[in-house]
Amino acid sequence: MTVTLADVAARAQVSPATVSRVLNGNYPVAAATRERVLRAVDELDYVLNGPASALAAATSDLVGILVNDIADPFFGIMAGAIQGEIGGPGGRAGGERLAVVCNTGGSPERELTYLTLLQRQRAAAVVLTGGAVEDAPHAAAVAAKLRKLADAGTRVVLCGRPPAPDTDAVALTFDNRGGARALTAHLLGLGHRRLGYIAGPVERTTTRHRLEGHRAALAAAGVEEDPRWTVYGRYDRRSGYEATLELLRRDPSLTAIVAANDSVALGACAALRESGLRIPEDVSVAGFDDLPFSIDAVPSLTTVRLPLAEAGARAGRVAMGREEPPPGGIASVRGELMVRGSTGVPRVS
Amino acid sequence: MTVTLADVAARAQVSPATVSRVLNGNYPVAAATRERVLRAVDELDYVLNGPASALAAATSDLVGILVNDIADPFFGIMAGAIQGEIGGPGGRAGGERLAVVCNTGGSPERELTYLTLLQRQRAAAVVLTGGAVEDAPHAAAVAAKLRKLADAGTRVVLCGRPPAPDTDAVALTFDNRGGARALTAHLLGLGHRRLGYIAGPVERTTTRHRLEGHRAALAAAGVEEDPRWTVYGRYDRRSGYEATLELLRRDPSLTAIVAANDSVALGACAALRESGLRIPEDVSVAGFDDLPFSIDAVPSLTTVRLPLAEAGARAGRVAMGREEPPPGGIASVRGELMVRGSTGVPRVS
DNA sequence: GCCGGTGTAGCAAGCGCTTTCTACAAGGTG
DNA sequence: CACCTTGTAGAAAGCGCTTGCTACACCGGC
Repeated sequence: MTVTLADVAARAQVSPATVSRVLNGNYPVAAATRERVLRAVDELDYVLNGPASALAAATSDLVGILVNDIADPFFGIMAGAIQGEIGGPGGRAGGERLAVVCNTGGSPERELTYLTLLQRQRAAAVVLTGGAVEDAPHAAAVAAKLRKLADAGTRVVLCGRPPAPDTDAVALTFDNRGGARALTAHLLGLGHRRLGYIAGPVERTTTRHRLEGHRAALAAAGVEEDPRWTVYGRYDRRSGYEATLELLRRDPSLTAIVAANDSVALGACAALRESGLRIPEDVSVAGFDDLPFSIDAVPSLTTVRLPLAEAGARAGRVAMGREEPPPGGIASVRGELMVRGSTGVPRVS
Repeated sequence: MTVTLADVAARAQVSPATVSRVLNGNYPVAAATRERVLRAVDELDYVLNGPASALAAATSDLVGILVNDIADPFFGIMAGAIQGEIGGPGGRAGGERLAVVCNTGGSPERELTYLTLLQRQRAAAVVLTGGAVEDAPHAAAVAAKLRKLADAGTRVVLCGRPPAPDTDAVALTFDNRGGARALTAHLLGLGHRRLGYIAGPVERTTTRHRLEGHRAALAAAGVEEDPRWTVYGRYDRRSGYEATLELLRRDPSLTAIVAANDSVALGACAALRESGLRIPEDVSVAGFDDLPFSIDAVPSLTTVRLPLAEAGARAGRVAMGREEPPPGGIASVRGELMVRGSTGVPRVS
């Protein structure tokens, strides 16, 4: 029924071994023979059996990419960039690799299960993107898995994620703290003193780091923070909308709202607008990430640009062993403050 | 080094066959034996060798999802929904499957290559999302591949994509034509007579269908179209921005702009605003898809809501054989007109 | 003209799992 | 009490490929 290596070998009048070697190109084969084999492959429309090949060679050409939310461009952009570098179709690399984008939905169990699935497939590499969950047992479980993967020869890279202790995984970490600090410093520089903060899910590292940066900026400016000014939520617009209404209820005198990311900021804008407040005259709004739509917000969003595509590409190259990992296996990738229309001097109260 | 089935068998004092049967659960095994095997698996921290298993069983648990642009939420939302249904971790289905999201970037060659790669992996199912490329030879090549995949036992489902002729692939098609027609009819109903249209890439089916719907509405209303009113571009905001400037240059008297999708519409809004035109007082703008950010545009975007998540979920279920394919293998999924703030009556000229 | 490279190709032993077929006990039946 | 189900487990034959080792020409050099 299906064409196998042996069929091709028979047709080309060579041994299966020779066909395999022609296909893999890692062994000298006379030009004439290769020619003949290639023709046979073509004529029979032969397609290599991936599992068989992976079994025999003890490696596969699968590369796993774990994302928290595939519907979020934040991850989509990184995943696309990674995929572009791992030599999938169109990539420069010779061997064609299949990128496997796995959507964990932010769930620790699914993250672990996907890691196991990838281990089972003997993935060539795994890239984990986005913030990690801070639960200690889970972190330990992930670290253990990563170690096992590494032992089995799978290259592990973290992209936009803090380093995993006790692991030799390469980490390209976003400087969320620094970015957040610069952002809030900008707001403080404009004269704001009462700033609401809409955080992401409590247990996410990203959430904590950004919040810490925010608070560091406040502390540096000697601004005391009211605990009512912080609300936790999810990384989506709905959350931003609801949190903003909550903040407004808690303290209507806020002059600025800093959001965990751009989507949240968009939701915040909607809530403010519906509450009859102008941006930035009445309330300034700031986001984080600088996703493509942020510049189209009205007014356009002040935010911190994260080089998602660049970081993803780099992670992809490191995962493929085409680029040296950073010294110490850890690199911090900085964001850039983008001052736009959504922030301004506070209203005089 | 690595733990194999045989190791587990030895430890549990049973034959490898029994271990395999316990793990696959498709053969009666005495409770006590199963218990013992499971314990051994746990103690040895055994992980099945995917390729070996796939080779022996002649099937794999990989499911491919082809998308045109993984960074675009349009595809992200569908991919997420599909993945949620194919029984990956967290899904209800028993057997855990690995979703493989492949980013074709809209390139026909990569589409074909990915299809081959999936064929090579003996994927359990393949879901192709988004508009197809209309180039005849390419369409034929894809159809041939899909046939071959189906022959090899891979279930093929098209989601948001027109049916593939000479193929028994199940197709859940979006009614782009109908949606576009309703949208333009809405604009005509408001009194617009000079409507610019920003189309997507020429060769995409989605582009053609939406444009046809638009023109059908114009024709039905007896409005004659000026060829200068249509500009082709890509499905991103930049394209919308540039195309709008072009349209404005060609005919400043346009009172409405219909965009190929929401991202394009956002770009159009930016261009209009920069040109000093108010939305919708001076120019109405309409999008397509109703992505999450569309409601946050200012003014919020009139658009056609496509049930991306629902369609994706259904496609996922069909791909897993958990839902009957629609009669004839083809279903048309309708969009819903969402009238919002970006469209209004035209200015009196 | 014999010998040791050098360049190619084949042989055959797995890789780790699934599954058919067979084997054996235990229990029910005439 | 012999015989046949029924339930459960093992033996072994692959699945299709890779690769270490071996084999054979053919070449040039002494």
